Amino acid sequence: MGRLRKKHNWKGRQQNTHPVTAAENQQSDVVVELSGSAILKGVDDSNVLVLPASKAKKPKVEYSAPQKKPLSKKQRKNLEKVLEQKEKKAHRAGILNKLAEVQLPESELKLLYTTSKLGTGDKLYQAKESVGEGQNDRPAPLKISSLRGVNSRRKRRREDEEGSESGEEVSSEEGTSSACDSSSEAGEAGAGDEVSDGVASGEKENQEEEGRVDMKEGGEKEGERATCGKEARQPAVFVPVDRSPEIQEARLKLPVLAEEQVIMEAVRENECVVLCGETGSGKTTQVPQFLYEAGYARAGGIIGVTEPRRVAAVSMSHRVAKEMNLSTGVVSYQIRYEGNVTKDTKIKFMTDGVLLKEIQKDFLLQKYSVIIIDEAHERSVYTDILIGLLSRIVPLRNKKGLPMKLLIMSATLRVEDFTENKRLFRIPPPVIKVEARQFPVTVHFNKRTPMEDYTGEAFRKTCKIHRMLPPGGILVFLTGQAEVHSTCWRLRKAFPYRPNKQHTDPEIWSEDPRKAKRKKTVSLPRIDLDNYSAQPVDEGDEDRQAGIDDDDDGSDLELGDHPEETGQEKADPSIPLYVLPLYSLLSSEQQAKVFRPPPPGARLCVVATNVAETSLTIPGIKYVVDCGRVKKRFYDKVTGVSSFKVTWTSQASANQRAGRAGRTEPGHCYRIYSSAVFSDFSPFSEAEITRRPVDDLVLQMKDLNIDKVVNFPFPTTPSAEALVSAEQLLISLGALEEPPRQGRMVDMERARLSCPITPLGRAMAAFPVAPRYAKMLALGRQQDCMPYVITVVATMTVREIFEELDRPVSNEEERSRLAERKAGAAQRRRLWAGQGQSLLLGDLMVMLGAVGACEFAGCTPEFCEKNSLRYKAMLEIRRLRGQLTNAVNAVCSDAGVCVDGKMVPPTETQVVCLRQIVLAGLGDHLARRIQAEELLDPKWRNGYKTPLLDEPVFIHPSSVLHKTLPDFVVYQEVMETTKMYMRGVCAVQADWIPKLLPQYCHFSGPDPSPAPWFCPISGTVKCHQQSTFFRVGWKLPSVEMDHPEGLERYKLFSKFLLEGQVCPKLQQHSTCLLSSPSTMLKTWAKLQPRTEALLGALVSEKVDNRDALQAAWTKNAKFLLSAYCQWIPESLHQKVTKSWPPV
DNA sequence: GAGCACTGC
Repeated sequence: MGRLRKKHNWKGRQQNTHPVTAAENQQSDVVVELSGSAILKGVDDSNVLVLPASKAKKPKVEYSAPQKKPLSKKQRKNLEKVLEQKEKKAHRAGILNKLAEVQLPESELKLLYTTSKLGTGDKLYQAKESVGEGQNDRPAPLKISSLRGVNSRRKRRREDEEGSESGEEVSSEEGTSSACDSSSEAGEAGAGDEVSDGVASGEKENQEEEGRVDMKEGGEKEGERATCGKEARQPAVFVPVDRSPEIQEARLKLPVLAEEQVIMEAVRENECVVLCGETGSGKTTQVPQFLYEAGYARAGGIIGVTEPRRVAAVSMSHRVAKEMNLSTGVVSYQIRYEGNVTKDTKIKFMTDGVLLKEIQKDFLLQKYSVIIIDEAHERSVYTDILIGLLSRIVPLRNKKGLPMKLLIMSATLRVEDFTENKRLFRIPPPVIKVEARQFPVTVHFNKRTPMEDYTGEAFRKTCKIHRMLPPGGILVFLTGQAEVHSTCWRLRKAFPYRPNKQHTDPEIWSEDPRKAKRKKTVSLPRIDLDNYSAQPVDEGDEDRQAGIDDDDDGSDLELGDHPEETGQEKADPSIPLYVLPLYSLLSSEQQAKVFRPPPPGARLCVVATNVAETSLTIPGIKYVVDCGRVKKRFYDKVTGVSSFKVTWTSQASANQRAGRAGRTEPGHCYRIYSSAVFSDFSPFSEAEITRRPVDDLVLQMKDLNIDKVVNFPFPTTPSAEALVSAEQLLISLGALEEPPRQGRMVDMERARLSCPITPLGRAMAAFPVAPRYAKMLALGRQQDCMPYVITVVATMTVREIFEELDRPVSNEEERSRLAERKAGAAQRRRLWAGQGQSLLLGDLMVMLGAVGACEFAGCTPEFCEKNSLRYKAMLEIRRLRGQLTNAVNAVCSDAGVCVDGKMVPPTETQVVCLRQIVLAGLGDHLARRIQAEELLDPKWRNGYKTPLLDEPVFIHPSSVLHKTLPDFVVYQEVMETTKMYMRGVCAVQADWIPKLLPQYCHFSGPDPSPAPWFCPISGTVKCHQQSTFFRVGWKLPSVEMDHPEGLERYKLFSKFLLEGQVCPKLQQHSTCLLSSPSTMLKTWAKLQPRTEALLGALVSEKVDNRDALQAAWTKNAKFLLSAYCQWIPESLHQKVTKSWPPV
């Protein structure tokens, strides 16, 4: 122990100054220098009293000005002047406050507030005063109105002085000055057009000297300000908020509060501001409040905040409402399926997708005065698109005299994609940095990096932590469900409460708490690892010596699958460990366990995937074990094949994981890889938009009339291939207009990437699902199929509706239980799939059956459990069905669909119809069974060929069609594991393909036999035609279809006309025709003038079907009469003329 | 004959 202790000491000295949070906080120097009193640094959460000073002393130059030098003489002078003024102001505020005491009694003041709808209560301004003292640039409490003018006047003077020095100041008045911009320019042009214009012009200007453009514009702005600055300058506003003293106190500890002044000034002076602050800075909860207090929600405008996750939107809205002492009708949220927004809502938290949908309805987002994009560093696709759109919307709004602000909030300092992207913001937005309040986390690296058995190493590290280190929860980061479960199992085995039984329920754990507690105090050393203050920087490779890593680096332990063989893992019930798995697909019930305190005496150990990195925060974690890897989905851009691979994580992500150890107290992070490996990690993870297909995004943008998606100001542009294939797919689905097939190559190329949206595309864009599924919804009305199509689409959209039953098991009992469940699940799938047509709908029928059965049983957790369905997935499907039903009814008002809880199974006809609709949506996902003669390799047995892949794909063994092996199938996706497997398979008939997917087929021309014929029902010329499927040239059966357009069709039509098939009234003359009608088709037909006369008349009016003929006669009753007369004897002319047209 | 991280409309 002594040795250990010494080593802890060593480590303490060596390591502790390397809290992860400090790694990127280089700006702390700046803070010191500006604050003028070095003592302030490091006095973080306990120095409430000094906060105002540091706040006031941070001038705007702190923005991402390219270089940061010590203050110049002039600047210092300015600073001193400002400080002096502030001091005076504070003094004056004090006096005024005293004056205030002799003003109206508070009870009366209260009344005044309420009448002016400005807030409530006395507590409020007392509280405000205590904060307000330092915030002297902000107007003092309401009652003293004289200060306002003073403030803004002084402020303006100062700005004018500074303006000449700082380049960024030049544009600073944009936001306010634009208010006096007359809206003369605000034409009626569609908003979307303006965007594409903006995009185009932005691009053009990019090629010019940018600096000059900016300067010039700045100059103009300056001029504008001179002329209309007076109106633009609104008096500063303060909307009071009545916070409870506890809230007020807690708030004061948040670092972001010290920056309120800086932030609000920046917001006032800029259209767009970037705010960087790590977790714990309080920006998400406080910044909306700053804006509210500054009056941004006064004039009916809403402060909108977007979050990348639903839980965050909901919980943040509740928290902010509570902090502000306002109802949820004022501080509200909106997520996909629900919300509590009212007409009184002032602050609205929502998921990013919700705002994107709102832009579709109102491009200018007129009800918002500010949009805050939170967690922009996560770079979710919607966040990226929103930033791109808002970079155009905000200037547009200001131009139209409807001022709007954009705040981008990010946890990391990687914001160059936003600030340095000239296409996005021509004038780089200012960047404000906020310190985070995090406890220090000491990072320990392994000396060696296990390449194979990292789960084993994670396990061993966890064991050591548990054996040797003081109390505190352990969080282990692994990559997937299977790893999580097997590691849980090994840990439980190593530290069981009862050696014979594995339990996870705290109730069982707490059976004998006294015993456990006693054991704990005995077995855990009383060393406080955080008790060292001198902490040199990274010496990662050596820290294995510093304590728990002392015995080895894990390389010589072959743990394999039999952990019980190694002495180290001998079950040790004396120190109980409360082990819990955590991953996204886990039931809510199981997930909730990690938030409850562990049973008394036991240490909490959560083995988690990436959910614990951002989505869920587990309380009480002191130790993090990081395997350094993530499982990521990969898409092949060309073939569309998905696969999951485990890769190294990024530095930012590893730091985020480490940060999870420092939420409640100082913590430790054990990285089971070397610091050298860490330094090889990429600094940040790639933006999601570069890693996935973008067809849905492209459709959304086209719906906003952004035709040239390549020119869209993406923070990070998706690859050209991804954009091309998205456009291609959308054209095939009929959502975009087909580009011209002739013309100059350059023009064609250009047109290919800027196809406008079709009416069908608009309808599809209204459905909040992937375009392929949206197409199915658009077709779903036939045969009363809509409720089924909606359900099928909903199930395909919700991931993983079946429970994963292949997890590792801990004992024989569990193994047999799981095997039983698996068998039961397989049986139910077959049952749900049914027979005949129903079975051919395949996996989609299974999903439909599962949802139907579940809903029929009332969608209870018990039913799901019994049938191995994921309850969460079933709830999501239910809600999605509701949403899609509403969307369908909205698009098509006479559809009249409703959600039927007790949905009866579809009829045979309906199933056929469903399969055809699915084929129409998944046309590019068609596969054909490999024929016997093509079977070159035995490995290809039972394989399928697809147009885009050279290799065969297979029907997954879990599919109900695994043994059926239909000739043609469509699939939801191809996933590569041990083989290329199709998921979500549905059988289709070969003869449907040319009919439903003509865009993918090459037609050979009408078959000679049977000869083309006239269809009396449709009134058109029909024929049989053969075709082949694109790229692969699969021969498709000859099918009946409309005769292809062209001269031949006119000839055939005239033949049928002469025969009396088109107009039965002409039949009576068919026996006395001067030539046979079939003359029309002869190669020598031209020798007879009457053929030419007839054909010429038809062609001139484009008449090759009955409807067109009717239309021509409506226009001109004598149409075709003379041409027809050439075919009959003169004796009949009069009679025919009399009864013309023969309808 | 089997292996899916995480999100949002």
